[in-house]
Amino acid sequence: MKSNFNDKQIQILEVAEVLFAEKGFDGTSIRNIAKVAKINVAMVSYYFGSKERLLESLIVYRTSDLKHQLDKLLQEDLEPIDKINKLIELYINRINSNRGIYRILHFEFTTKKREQNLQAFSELKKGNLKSLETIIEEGQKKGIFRKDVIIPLITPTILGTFFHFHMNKPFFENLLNLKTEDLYNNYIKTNLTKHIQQTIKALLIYES
Amino acid sequence: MKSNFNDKQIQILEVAEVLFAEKGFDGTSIRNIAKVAKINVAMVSYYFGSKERLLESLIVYRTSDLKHQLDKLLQEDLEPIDKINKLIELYINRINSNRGIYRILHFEFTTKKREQNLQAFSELKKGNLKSLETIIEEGQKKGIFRKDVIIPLITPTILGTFFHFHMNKPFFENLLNLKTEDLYNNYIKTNLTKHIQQTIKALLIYES
DNA sequence: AACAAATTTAAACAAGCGTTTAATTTAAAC
DNA sequence: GTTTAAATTAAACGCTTGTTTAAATTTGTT
Repeated sequence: MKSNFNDKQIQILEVAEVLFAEKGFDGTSIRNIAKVAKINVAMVSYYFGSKERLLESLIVYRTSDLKHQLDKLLQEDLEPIDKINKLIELYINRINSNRGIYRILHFEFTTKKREQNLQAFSELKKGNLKSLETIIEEGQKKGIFRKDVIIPLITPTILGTFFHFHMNKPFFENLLNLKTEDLYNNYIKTNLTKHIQQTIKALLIYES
Repeated sequence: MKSNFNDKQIQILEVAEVLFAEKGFDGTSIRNIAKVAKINVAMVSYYFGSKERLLESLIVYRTSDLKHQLDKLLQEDLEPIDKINKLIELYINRINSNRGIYRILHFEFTTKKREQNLQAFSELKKGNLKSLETIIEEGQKKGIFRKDVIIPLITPTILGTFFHFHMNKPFFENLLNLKTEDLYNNYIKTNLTKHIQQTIKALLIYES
């Protein structure tokens, strides 16, 4: 997939991503970005028009191919529960290796200030939900999954668990003795992912 | 419980809570707070010292009695699963009726900027985890709960699900046709709470 | 009523903000 | 090699920021 941004823009976007994620949109100044990216302050306005439009560009830049990955997964020849597990893995993996942008999305697009820019993001979420629905309904038809689950609330459980864990990173680093970044990442890739898969599986299959 | 803040301070704190939650800490100015609270800009410095210390005071003001509520729950004479359900209900209820401060905690205390102020908040979280552990271990001893769950990851699932739902409020309002604030709140109190309880119960009891 | 302390005010402070301007350098086109 | 366009720069713009100051007002105490 070809990007619509040139090298300089990408350079700016990637610095902005790091800083927005670290200190928030309002907590980051254009001069701040310029200094780290080693460019002139005017370049942001020159290339993106404004700070606000820089944020919009950043989101487009980072979220454009998730849908494609999900579609591919849907067409694989797997049992529903394995698809669910793969979907969870895909989500966690993807978000974990793009922590910056997802933290930004999580933060900035839930404040009242930025409700209008929500359109494209909302479409993305609707598409993701549709994919999940397809998988679960398949499992329900096969009689594997129970039918009294509220499907739209499953995404919050998957993503929310990850986010809440990650948002409290210092707390869990301390609690679980994850002293290095590698240990932390590995815990996510193994234990946290497994916990989420275990949770969703139990929810979908357990008969009370 | 007697508060350490006088009327004027409380007036400022409650305005700050609303604005911080709406627009973030960095997105809210002292003049902004002063205008809404109908006080002079200097009063914030006068009563709290600085904007940063205003935030700290706000957290103390709002989180001081959660521990007490949890302790009370622990001592009730209930089956472990009922305690878990009540704990979930307590969490959701409490956070939902103090959305402001929890959104602020969620936002502001996960950025690198404010890692140092984390102490008191971290203690609160550790206490909460301890309470949850006590309940679950009780259920495990009784042979009701399975033993291969990762207890510290259960809180992220409970709170993360709620937060992710709430952070995407506009999306779910639209998706689930929750046109009024009442409908939205009612959905949380019934469906979302039930979903979380169902999820945790399945996780704790289901044998694969 | 008189004094002292606490509260509230308007004004000022320096610093930082996002953005624009106009001049200069670099690159591309012919 | 000259011309035209794009990219980059330093400086300035007007505005907002958090905080301090010093004077004015209110409140409490004797």
